[in-house]
Amino acid sequence: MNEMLEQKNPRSKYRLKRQSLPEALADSLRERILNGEFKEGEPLVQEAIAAEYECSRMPVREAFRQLEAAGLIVSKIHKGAVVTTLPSEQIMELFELRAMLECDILTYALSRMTDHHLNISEQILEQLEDAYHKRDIAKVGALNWEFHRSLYVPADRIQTLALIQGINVQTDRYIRLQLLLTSAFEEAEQDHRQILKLCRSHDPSVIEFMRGHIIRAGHNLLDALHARKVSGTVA
Amino acid sequence: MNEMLEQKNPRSKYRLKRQSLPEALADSLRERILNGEFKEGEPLVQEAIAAEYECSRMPVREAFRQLEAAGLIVSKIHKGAVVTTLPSEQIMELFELRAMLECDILTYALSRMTDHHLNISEQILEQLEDAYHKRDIAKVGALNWEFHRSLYVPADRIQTLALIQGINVQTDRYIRLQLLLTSAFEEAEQDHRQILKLCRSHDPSVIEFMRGHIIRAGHNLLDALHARKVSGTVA
DNA sequence: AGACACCCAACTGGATCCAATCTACATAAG
DNA sequence: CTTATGTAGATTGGATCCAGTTGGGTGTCT
Repeated sequence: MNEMLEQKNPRSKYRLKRQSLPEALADSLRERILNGEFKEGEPLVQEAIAAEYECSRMPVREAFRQLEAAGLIVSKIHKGAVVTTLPSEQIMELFELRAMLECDILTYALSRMTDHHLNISEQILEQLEDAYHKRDIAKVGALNWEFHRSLYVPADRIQTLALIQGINVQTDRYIRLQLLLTSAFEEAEQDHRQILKLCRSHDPSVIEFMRGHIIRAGHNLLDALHARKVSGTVA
Repeated sequence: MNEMLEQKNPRSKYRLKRQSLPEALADSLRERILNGEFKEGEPLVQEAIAAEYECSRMPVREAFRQLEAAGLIVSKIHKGAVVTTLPSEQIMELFELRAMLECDILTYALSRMTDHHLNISEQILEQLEDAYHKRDIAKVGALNWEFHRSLYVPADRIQTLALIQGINVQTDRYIRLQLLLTSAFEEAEQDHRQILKLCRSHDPSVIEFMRGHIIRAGHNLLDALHARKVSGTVA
């Protein structure tokens, strides 16, 4: 559920990250799946991964358990692990869940946002725009979530945030895919600026704007996926 | 995220459950944590668990990863795993999340419920009442979730259901604890009958009733926990 | 007596080894 | 020619073994 919360408490500076090999592996593999290096349905072979990272199969196996719990892979006994494939209805369902949960947490956050919070968000947004113009897909995916997250932190709703993060990991895969396929993210960029502006004035209308932002992103994505499917069966 | 969805598709009869040792271990350990056999903050020693189940430490370690992902334990490197402790605000947050998500999915489910679905729910409810009168805490916990789940299945919202299940696993711990401490579950029993009745007539007012049911459960639980704390520091 | 260094027991992390199972290909029978 | 069967290689599941870390206890020095 709420794994991958490294850096959960940046309250204390000077915090070293001491993670075990399985955790580090899970992080790396998750990133690679999100980036599309491992495609939907592709099998993940323990030995191959172990060889790549120059370790034994055991930490790989533990990492697989984490990824499976995060919903990124499914593994069948004695048959190995494959990258999860989601039907489009379930992808849309994920976006609808995000819309509901993120609007809820944003409601809590809105009244508690300080200038400090907002400045951090603005900073992330600038990095996001920069990454987008440089077409650095992986960075855009990561920073997109970072921006959303930064808006929700003031709510101080730890469980909700963990849940949302889990869903975002899954949608990230498709968002990054969409970035490769379309230019619909232009629209999202403008949305982000508008969201930040509304947050600055603590305008409650940002809630519904956020809902539209997420739902539209879902629809755009499904359109792109559908277009790819009919335009040719090429992978 | 959406782990533990065994039996997801009973479409084909004669389906044997073939789970690996780590999965079986995770199921068993989860149940023991939920039942309070392992208390909050209690350390789980790999070797001890392995000895209990007469297996090596390796499957135990993989099971731990699953439980950690489900939020039931936290493990620090070289220091082992302990059962998660949640502050009361986060417990309430979990109930609020349940209220939001379960009301949402119930909205989808309500119009799609057939007599068949409702009869199954009624059957489960009877078993639940039976277990409650026999004071079989573990069974009450499990069947309580089964009843809720049975109401949501018609919605055909797989991701939402998986998310809700994950949260319910966590709240189950405290619900079972509450069953030991108070008799507030009487109230919940009547709620369940009322919910089923409203579902039978496809009355949309069941949505808000469900919200109240869950939120009240959360408040009752927190009261019970608080009462225990002030009445004495006894474990 | 208190503080510091060192050592040892307990435990976790990771590697290697062996067993169980699946897949694919080859072979044989209908 | 198609279908069933058997066998070999590949791959996963689980056990055992070794190394590294942690925390507590003891002994010594101040």
